[in-house]
Amino acid sequence: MNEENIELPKALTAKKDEDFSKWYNQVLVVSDILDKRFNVKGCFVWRNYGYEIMLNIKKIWDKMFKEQGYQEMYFPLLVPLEYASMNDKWWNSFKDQAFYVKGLNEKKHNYILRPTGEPAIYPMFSLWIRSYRDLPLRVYETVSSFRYETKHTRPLIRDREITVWHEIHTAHATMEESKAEIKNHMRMWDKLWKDLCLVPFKVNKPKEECFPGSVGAVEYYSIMPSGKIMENGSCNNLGQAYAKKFNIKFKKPDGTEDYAWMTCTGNGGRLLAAVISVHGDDHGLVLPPKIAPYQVVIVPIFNNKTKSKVMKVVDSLFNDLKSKGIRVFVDDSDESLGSKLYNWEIKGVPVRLEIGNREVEKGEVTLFRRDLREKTSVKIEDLNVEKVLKEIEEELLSRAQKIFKEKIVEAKNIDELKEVLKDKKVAKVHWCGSTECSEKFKEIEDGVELFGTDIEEESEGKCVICGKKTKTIGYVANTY
RNA sequence: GGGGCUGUAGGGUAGCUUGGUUCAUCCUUUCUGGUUUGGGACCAGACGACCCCGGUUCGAAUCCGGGCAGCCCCA
Repeated sequence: MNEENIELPKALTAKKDEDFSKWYNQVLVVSDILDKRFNVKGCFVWRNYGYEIMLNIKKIWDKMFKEQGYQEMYFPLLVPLEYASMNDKWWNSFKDQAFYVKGLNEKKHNYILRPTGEPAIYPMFSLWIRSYRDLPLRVYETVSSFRYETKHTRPLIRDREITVWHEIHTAHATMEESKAEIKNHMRMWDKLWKDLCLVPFKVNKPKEECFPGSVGAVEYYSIMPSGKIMENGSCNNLGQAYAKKFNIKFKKPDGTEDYAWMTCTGNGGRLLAAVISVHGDDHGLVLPPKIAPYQVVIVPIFNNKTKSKVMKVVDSLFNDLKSKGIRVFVDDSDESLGSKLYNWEIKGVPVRLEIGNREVEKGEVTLFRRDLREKTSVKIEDLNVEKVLKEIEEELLSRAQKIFKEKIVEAKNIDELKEVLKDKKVAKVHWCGSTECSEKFKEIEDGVELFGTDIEEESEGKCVICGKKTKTIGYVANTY
């Protein structure tokens, strides 16, 4: 039997560094995250394990949003065309990628499936907001968004149905309030990203790339191992533009009327795509403890003679961990030991505890850390799983920080810029800020763009395209 | 946006060039029974497939057209 030529169904054969795309596609399947054999382009089925991870991420944002006083609501997916066309700028950029819907007896397509929340939510804001006393209005919902993507779709990265997508929409009486609101969004995202052991790449979005009609946006990006960057949540300052289009007005204390100042932000499955891509390795998923369906899996090892003795220790350990609020599972199934170990490794369980006769006799457990792929023996009385989980988080975060730093490289001219891109990295350049020059970046290679400018740093330099003096620092990379 | 490739059991594949003894090869999964259990167990047996629509032909997994789906590449 020639083993090299056989692709085992449950095995991960692709190497992350050699063929990221293939690796990514395999991981999604072998670790039971999703099944893409659903015959609609850009749609997939969440499998229980993957969905549980996603819902654990959702739990983090639900908790955060509620603590911060956002009201959870739900708006219909079907949006009447008349709502959709209220903001012409928005509509122009989405009408070519909308799904049009009609009932069997209707002559026209009177509805679209929502590509974003604005046309569903803002007509209602217009009804609800009459007075400054109704402000601020801060709502969120978790829904699907639909986009008729004509390009290559990729599960969790570019889908036609964007699932488990949340979005916050707010309306305020003053610009200052709306700016503070955006700061709050960013604080929440920073915390969420930290819980996922990820490092966001935050940039100011170039004006022309911003949400149609908005004032500006801070975009969160993930740097993927392929060197491409992926939009991963933007904080949009909508100013009064949307309020004007949707007629969202309020009476001020002095009796005059004004339009509301609005913001929105949102994200979804791309957070999981980043988790998988950044932390995963050639042995499968590596899950941050906060979102792992099981933080600990106990694998008992026994034969008929030692079973009761081993299981006694396993049971008491299980109850102990459970009482501490740790998500723990005992795998006492009939599968062979090796197959269990591979399975939990591919699923990225942070900590595995092996307990057999050997351990029981010595009063120990064998502890396996998924991030390091190392086994150590620990006395049961010294076992501190919470501490280990914390260490795993720190390790994952510091790795992500390291990757982040390595991936950003300064380029002083076009040739250097091309080298950086070739090296699958992100180029840090000076940019004069003009649209003409930003268009030139796109000509370097398809998919390449200047995706943002530094939100803090400024320095003297010359635009790498036109040579004009500038202080603005921009970032150029391949994008998903 | 442009170009290319692919579609055969649950998964991975052989066969396609040159249409016909292959009512489709092999591995794996699944199921049944038994033996096992410290890193993907073993033995025996069983189930399971030519993406859809149309065309060419005596005959199509194989050739042609369209659809659907997936994948890759590109200053």
